[in-house]
Amino acid sequence: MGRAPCCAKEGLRKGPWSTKEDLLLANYIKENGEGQWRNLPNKAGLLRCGKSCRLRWMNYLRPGIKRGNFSQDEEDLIIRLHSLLGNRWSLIAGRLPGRTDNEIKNYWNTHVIKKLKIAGIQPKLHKVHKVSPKKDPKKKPKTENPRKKQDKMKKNNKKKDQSLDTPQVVFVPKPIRLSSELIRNSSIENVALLSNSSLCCSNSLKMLPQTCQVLKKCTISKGSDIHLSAFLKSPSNIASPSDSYEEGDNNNKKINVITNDDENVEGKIKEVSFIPCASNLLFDEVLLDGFCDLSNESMLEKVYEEYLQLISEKCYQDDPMLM
DNA sequence: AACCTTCTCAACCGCCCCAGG
DNA sequence: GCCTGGGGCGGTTGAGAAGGT
Repeated sequence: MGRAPCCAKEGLRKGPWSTKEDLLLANYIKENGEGQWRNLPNKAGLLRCGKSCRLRWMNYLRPGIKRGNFSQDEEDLIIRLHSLLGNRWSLIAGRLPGRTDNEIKNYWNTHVIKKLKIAGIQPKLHKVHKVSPKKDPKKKPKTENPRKKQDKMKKNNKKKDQSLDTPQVVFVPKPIRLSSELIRNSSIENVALLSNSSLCCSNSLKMLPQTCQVLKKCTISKGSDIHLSAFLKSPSNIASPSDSYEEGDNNNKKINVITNDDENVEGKIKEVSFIPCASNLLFDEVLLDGFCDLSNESMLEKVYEEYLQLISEKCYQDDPMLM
């Protein structure tokens, strides 16, 4: 036998909540506080499962819930955090005041994934957590006590992590924050390399145009999520990269860009050869919209640093392969 | 106006983690 | 060490809305 359901399901209402139910729930929690979800429906006079009550409260009724469209900053942060944390929606939600994990998950699945697909980025790469194989709901659970199974798993956790039997090898992009100093001291080649495969870095590159001191020639390897315009766009006079785009062979395309003059342009790009990738669109949107200076966004910066530290401590220290 | 398709998102479901007995 | 209950999480679903024909 599996676990007993969290509550007796007979006679319980399902589906959308009525305003009356919302009111009952909100009033009850206002008076008695959160918790004890299992007993809550009875006490509050609701014909709902405790879990359902909890969900309704957490995702909808709780004070401070922000509703409506996500701002650009929020989307930005979601993308960056997702590239670090994968589908850990609750963790991501924890960094977005007023947003719920459910909302973020929905937003990701409906909006962001679409963008990623258009940009030619495989969203699967962003998965961080281990995904258990989908179970056929029609199949009965194995006779083995799930708890025992769970305990076994706990015991074998260390082994499992290293085992080839682990169902899904997870790719975690190494989080790299491109400081303006790093950029100043980097060639584009390095920047491209560092940014490869990690969406979160695209946002860091917003700083590039303002601190741009690039080499005259560089190579961006295939698959790197770099749009050339990200480098070439500058606050002032610079030739449009698309204007001077030249078709090369299938693997290499060349672009020659001459800056109009030196005024307000710290670096010049004379020639750039690169292997184009399909993932330009998102970067266009992210990068060409204003080139905001992230150094002013202390909050985002702080959050990001925090996660870098977290990730480096938890994920990478034991796994040199991910370094 | 009617029908069909696609999209959105609230809600559900099953699984997992953890604390406590 | 085992078991249980409470709570939390992420994947998925499906009703309603929106858009297209």
